Amino acid sequence: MPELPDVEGFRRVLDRHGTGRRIDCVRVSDADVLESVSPRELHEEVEGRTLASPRRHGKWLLGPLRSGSQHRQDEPTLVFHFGMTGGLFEASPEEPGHQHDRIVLCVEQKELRYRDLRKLRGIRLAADDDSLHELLHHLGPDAASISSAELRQRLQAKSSTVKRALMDQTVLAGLGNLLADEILWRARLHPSIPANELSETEQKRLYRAMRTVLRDSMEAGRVPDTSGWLTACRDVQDASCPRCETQLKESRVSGRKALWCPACQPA
DNA sequence: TTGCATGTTCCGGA
DNA sequence: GTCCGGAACATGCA
Repeated sequence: MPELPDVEGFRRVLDRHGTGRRIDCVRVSDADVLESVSPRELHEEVEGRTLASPRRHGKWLLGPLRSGSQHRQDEPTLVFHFGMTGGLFEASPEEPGHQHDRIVLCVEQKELRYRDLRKLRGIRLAADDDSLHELLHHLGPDAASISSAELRQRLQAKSSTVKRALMDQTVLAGLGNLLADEILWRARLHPSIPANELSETEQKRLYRAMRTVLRDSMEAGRVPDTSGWLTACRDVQDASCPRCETQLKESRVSGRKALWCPACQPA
């Protein structure tokens, strides 16, 4: 599930139910999802602190913690990544937990539940602003705020397929397999075109498609699978193109499943 | 039972 | 040394 729009949805959950509130306790039911932090450190560093406004970069969600009202550079930040199956959900303490709730933050009459089925990624704690920067500095600009010129310059530097380049978090952060297919379909570009062989016109089309897809999916808090979206065709057998009704093709591009329209997106 | 899944990272090879 | 594609990771489902 989680690509940029989904993580944006989780950011809103954290903001609505966490910002300005004190974390009374942290429940760790599966320490496997903790990366380079022990349950004990998590208790010591997080409990009693207050959540400041959460931020998002690509698919990473950041929850800065404060002990006073001032921002200090030596305060920790909770760092969430959701892998392929994670999520952050709000619940009241009486609501029964879910089997895959791994970490729960108790905040003033509410619970924020980090749920993850496959445990491919997890939660970290950056000790201060420097280590937060260290953790994220390999990421490219956020896909929702990159400029057209910067995207062009970054794609020019890649000879891999355009699909892989779009999903490469060091090129730009936030796009995953579903969004990449959706954007390429809207831009009428074949997923296997080498990124550095796109013409200027094609790059502009790609950028516009990305803006539209991100705007609409961030609003929904997920990649919509409603009519008119390629995503809706993903699990349909012999699905046809929502635009021209040609039967869609499915293959593997750079190791990942790719769905595209042979008429709209010629090789 | 086998293969596949929306994520990232590591390894071998070009 | 650099860059790319593919495998590996953990787990549940069709």
